[in-house]
Amino acid sequence: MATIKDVARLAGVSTATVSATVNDTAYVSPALKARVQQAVRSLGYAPSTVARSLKIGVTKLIGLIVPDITNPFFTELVHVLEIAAQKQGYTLLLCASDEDVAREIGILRTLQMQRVDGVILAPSGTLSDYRAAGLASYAAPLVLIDRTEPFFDADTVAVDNYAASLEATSHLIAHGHRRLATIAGSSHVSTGADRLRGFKDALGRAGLSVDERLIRAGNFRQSDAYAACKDLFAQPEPPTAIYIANNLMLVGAVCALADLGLACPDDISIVAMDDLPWMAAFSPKITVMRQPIRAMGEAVFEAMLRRLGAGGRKIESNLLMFKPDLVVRESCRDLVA
Amino acid sequence: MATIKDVARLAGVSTATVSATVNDTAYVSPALKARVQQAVRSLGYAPSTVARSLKIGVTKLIGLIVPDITNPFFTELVHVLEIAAQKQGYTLLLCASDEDVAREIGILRTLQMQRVDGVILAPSGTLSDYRAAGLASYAAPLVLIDRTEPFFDADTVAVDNYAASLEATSHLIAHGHRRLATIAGSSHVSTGADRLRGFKDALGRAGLSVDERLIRAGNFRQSDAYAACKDLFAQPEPPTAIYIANNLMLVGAVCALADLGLACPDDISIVAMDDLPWMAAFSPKITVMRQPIRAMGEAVFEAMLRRLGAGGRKIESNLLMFKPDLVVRESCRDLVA
DNA sequence: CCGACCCAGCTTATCGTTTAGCTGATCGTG
DNA sequence: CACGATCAGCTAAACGATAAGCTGGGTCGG
Repeated sequence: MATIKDVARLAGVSTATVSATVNDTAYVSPALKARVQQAVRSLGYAPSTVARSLKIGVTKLIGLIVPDITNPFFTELVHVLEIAAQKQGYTLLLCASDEDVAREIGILRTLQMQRVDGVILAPSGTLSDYRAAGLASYAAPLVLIDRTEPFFDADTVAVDNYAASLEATSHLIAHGHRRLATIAGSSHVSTGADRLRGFKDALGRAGLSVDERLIRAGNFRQSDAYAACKDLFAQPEPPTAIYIANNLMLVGAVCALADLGLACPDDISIVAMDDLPWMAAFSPKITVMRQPIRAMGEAVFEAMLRRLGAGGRKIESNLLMFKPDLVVRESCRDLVA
Repeated sequence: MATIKDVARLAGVSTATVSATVNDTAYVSPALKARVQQAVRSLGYAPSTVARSLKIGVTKLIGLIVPDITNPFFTELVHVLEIAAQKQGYTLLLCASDEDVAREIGILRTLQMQRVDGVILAPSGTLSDYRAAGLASYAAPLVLIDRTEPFFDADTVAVDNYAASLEATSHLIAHGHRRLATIAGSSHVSTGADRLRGFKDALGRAGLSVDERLIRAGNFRQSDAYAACKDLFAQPEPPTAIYIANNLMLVGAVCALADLGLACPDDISIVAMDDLPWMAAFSPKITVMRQPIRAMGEAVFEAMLRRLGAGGRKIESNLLMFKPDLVVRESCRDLVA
């Protein structure tokens, strides 16, 4: 691999001149500039960002930690973040935590060693986990997504899960349903807990009592939701409507209903969290709460840029809450009592 | 940020000793080792991989370029690659080319500057594109995925698209269908071209003529497939079966059929390329050709490790072809003439 | 006509590691 | 007891870039 010295030698100039022409950081006479560019081309020289980073202390790398890229919500988020990063000249280091705090902390350490300029994290642990790992002195700007976990010093971009669940559940109630079930997410992350709370409060507001037998843990997983859904209909008084707390669990539930021979919306009405292209290809098309993922991703990156620009100066920690929209399709029917 | 010097000073040893204990690369007496570790802990020292990489010429970074992470096929692939990389101590630099050769070449340049140890690429260009960009001297080990584009010196891992399409189409023919349509991918990438060729040859083998009006370009995109599908049924003699060349286009086609009021499999039989969790949640469940993505991802990483281990020595270029499986579900019906 | 200033381009210290080579001290042995 | 071998730990030279500061010839004002 050619170095700046090789280029300098070939062009008959000093390395400083090469650096200046390559980075356009100081005036270089047209003649020299041309010679340098010629040398660069003929050697196929590509400056080493690792040497550059060492010297100037900036890597143009941003670490991104998500629990699971396979979850379409995160896929979409990664997608918009990648675009934003590329536009700003940053490259993403993609890491999957697999919902495992220990692994996540290991990744955080690695990213610290890589000297990434910033970290975007969907936390799968609680504050105490991170504190125990001695990550308090972690210097890189941090932006949290999806889950609102009070962190040392970071912005957070999330969706108002409580309000979303409230609205989704109320929609079912407005259709006349009284026996409502939910397939809930993991209760130890904020998204799961908030969505369940919204469901319960919607029931409460409508003067309905919450029946614990109609609340099933799906842990945000397709397989768990499949089992949970079958379970729900094995009881003497099955629900007439279900609120499903994410897209993966929707797939599980729909499979279960098909295997049970139950038709939606005739036998059961459904509202789910998250919208995705293929939700409109289900029959019936599923009514959902759509998260504004693109806007959220852009907000995340803006927050990151703001922190990056602050250059180490203390900055207030913002919490940006986005409101999901109800997208009415065909999966809810009016229940005439 | 604490450096190795700070640690050395605090522990009262030389930097060489710190390096030796941190990397376990030479004997250090227990007493010193303990002192060093104590100093590391109290300073929250994290070695800088950028300095390390500069010195030893290895970054433990692997560049991954895919056209679009949002395409579930690539999502899944990224997922298994990320796991493999993490297990081997590598970190992935994720980049999206958006099917744009110019952008892809820019990314390749960036990765070269980052001095990644290797590159995994789903090429969206042809050999001449890369040659024109002067990437011939690109030194990092290269493994190509999905598309078989003759490249300078690289392994390729792909699925046998021709055989897959042959089998999928033959399956429809075996069900008695004679008017077969296809919604094809982009013909300028090998996957698109090979899949179309397989479709046509299956027709030929069965003694059926190919009707160009039943061949529609979907360009691997949902929206294009939606339009293509509607188009197909606007003709006087619509097909009785469709072979759809990827998952995104399947979603588009299914939406179009629903909007047209056509039922599958009663009005139209379908076989699609790619299997995904939610394909079993469609009604009817879709019959597909399943690509062994996990196995392919693992093969990619193995090939990469082999090249990484070769350390610059020339190595033969392998082409690893995987055979997809037909997964029969409910989207094809027997046509009684 | 001379000193101050300017400016292109060079020299060199520096970033935070690794590692080859060196230095004494310790040890075993003839 | 002396000599070489062994070995823990140190010194210092890279790695490839950047940028502060220097040099020396040219310009300009007084």
